[in-house]
This record gives sequence, structure tokens and C-alpha cells, in this order.
Amino acid sequence: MRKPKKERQAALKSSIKDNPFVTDEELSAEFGVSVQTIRLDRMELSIPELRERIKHVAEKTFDDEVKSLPIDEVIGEIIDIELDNKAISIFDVKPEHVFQRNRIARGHHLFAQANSLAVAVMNEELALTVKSELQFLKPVKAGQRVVAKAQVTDRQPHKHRAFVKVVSTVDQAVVFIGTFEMYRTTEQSEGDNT
Amino acid sequence: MRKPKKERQAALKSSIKDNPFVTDEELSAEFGVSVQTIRLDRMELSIPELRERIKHVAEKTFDDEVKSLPIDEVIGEIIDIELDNKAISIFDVKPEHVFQRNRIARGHHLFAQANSLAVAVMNEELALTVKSELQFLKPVKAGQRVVAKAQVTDRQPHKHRAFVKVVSTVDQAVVFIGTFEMYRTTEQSEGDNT
DNA sequence: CTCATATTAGTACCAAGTGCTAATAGCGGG
DNA sequence: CCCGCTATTAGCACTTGGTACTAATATGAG
Repeated sequence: MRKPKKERQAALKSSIKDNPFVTDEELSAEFGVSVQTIRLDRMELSIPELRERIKHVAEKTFDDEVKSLPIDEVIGEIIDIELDNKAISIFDVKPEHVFQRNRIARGHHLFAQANSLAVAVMNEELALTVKSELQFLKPVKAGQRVVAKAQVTDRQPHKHRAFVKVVSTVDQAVVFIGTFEMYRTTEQSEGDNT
Repeated sequence: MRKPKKERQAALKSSIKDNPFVTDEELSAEFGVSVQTIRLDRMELSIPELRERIKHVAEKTFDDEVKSLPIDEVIGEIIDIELDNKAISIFDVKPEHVFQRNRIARGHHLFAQANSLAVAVMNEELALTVKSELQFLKPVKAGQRVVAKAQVTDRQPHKHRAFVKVVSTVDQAVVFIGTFEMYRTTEQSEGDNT
């Protein structure tokens, strides 16, 4: 034995970990054992074959790409909505939403949740944000659940305007407040909703 | 011929693009032609075989993970930056950034570009947005390129505060203005920047 | 020496191809 | 109607990087 089996297997593990693209043949050369030994080692350590390893890496990327894009449609999940009046959504902060360094949620996600909720609560074909004022009161961390409550504070149908206030909390503590001045197309006259 | 060759090849291209994990056999079923035809098509279009495709995707991820610098924390691409003073980024609005109905960019993307630029221009380990005022002046459509210019307007190191104004334009027309009050950790005293 | 574990060797087989040759289909033009 | 051309299909040998399995050989411990 060139080296105790255990040592070799440990080395093998880390070797594959930091270069998943290595073949059994290359590994056999690296450790001075036969290809079969490498294969037995992989079995014991339940390390998949080259192609499977590569596929996993690729799939991971692919998923990441798919998920990093969808800052789309409504951010967060709407759990209650009363059109033209109020709405509530929840948003679970995941690792991809935070700064790497400090795990604090990036501002635009909180804004996105609040803004898309403000759009949703408008009972409108087209609702656009015109102006907005935001306050980020407390940092939000990965793993926390943000509850956003939107309330329509003022409606001015003739002016194509509506005002929405959104308050976001984590465990009852207010973390974010935003006010939104919205532009609405159809001038939904007071009494004819649906 | 089920379909003109050209059409099939175009479809093939996009089919592989949005699922690189598909085999020739599956493709042959999808298009109702023989496996050989798929292979000839791949030759002509110089699309590599499944394993090579997967490997490329995996290599890309792998490289990305290794570098993974805080550059990718910025929404949009920074094309010029002068720390603690000003910065410019561009953001190409793609179909996934707009409302389906009217193809108008969703507010939070413009905010995300501006806010992350404001964070980037801070010469800080930790910079957080405290308050913000936004004006969405003109709708932005898919296909347009948004140029955001950030300018640090005021620095109050002793108070851990800095103020940034971001103006975003499309073809010289201002579409968005945001002001950001930022919290900064280290109180970078006026005269000791490296 | 013997037994167990470790290692090596060898064979058949698989997936998803490449590379090459050859047959066939379908159509347009003269 | 036949010729020529492109498109399509088929078939076979070969490649990589394996799996699955069997069998032979080391090698060290008791």
C-alpha cells in the first residue's frame, strides 16, 4: 500500500470536490493505484461518476439562472386582498436576496414586495407607480418572513391617482414603510366596482 | 417534409438553448425526424453534443463561483465609478422585466438598478439604504436601455450618513429620479482615503 | 500458514454520441 | 420521363467514461 486506504479516500474526496471534472483514469494516475481501486473508492464514498457530477453542477447553475431572473410578477405571496382597499403579502427572505457579507436583505426586494402589492391592490388594468417614499427602518436577514400590509389611503379617480401606504413587519416589528402615489387608467367611478 | 429544414433548425436551436439537457433522441421525437437528421442539423449549426453542452454550462457555473465578486450584486452593469463621488450603470430592459399587458418596466427594476448603484458608489464595507424618495417620470419599455447616473450629494461621516441622487435616462430623456439616504459603517474621515 | 481485506484484471454492457458509407425520397428542370 | 440535387434515413464501427460482475492476486495480522 502506497498510503493507507483511508487517507487516499479522504484525498480523493477533496480532489474531486475542488475539480469535479477529473476522470477515474486521471485520479488513478494521481494516486498511483488502478482505475478499479478508484472506482471501488467512489462506490464506498458514494461519489457519482464524472458525467453525473458535471450534470449536477450544470443543473445547479441552470436553476440559479432561472431563479435569479424572476424578480417578476408579484414579489411575495398575496394572502389577503380587498381590491381598492387593502392587501397583505408575505415574502420569505432567502439567501439569494441578501448581501453576501452581512446577510442583510437588499433594499430592492423589500421595495419590490411593497410596490407589487401596491400595484395589485389597485383594481386596475394598468397601474403605475409615479412617486414613492421609503423608509428602511430595520435590517432584515435571510430566513425571516416579511409581512407587508398595503392600505389605500386616498383615491382621486378624476385625477387618475390613488395613494397607497405599505407597512412591512418581521415578527410584529416594523422594518419598512413605503408610500406610493399610483397612476391608474380607468377612472373607476366610486360605485361601479365589478 | 414535415416542415422546411430552416424552420426546424431554428426551432432546434431555441429548443436546445432553453434546455441544454435534451438528447438527440428526444429531439428526434419532438420534431418527428430521425436521429440522424438531428445530428446533421447540429453539425450544420455547430451545436455540440449533449455532454459537451452540459460541460460548458457546468464550467460556466464553476468559474462564476470562483470569482463571485461583489460585482454581481449590482443590478445592471457598472460602466464607470468614482468611489464616494459618482457612478454610472446601464440596464437593458428585457421582456422578463415588464408587465405582460403593456410591456412597461416594473418599478422595482428601476429602483433596484438605482439603489444598488447607490450602494456601490459608497466606498464602504456596509452601506444600507435608510430612506428614499422616488419619482417614476416616464414609462420604460422592454428593449430600452436605462442609463443611471449616481451622484453623492452630501457626506456626513460623523453621522454615518451619505446622500445619493440617482437620475436614470433612456435616450437622454429622464425616466426616473431617486434620492437615497444611506447608512455607512466606517466613518471614513475626510482626508485618509488610502 | 491461513484468513480477511485490499487491490488489480478482465469481460460484458450502456449512453450518447462521432464518422463514414450507402440507400432512398422528393422535387425541379430540361 | 429521366437526371441531378438536396434532404432524409439507415447501418456499422468506434469512442468515452463509465457500471456490474467475476476472478485472480497481494499483503499484512494473528
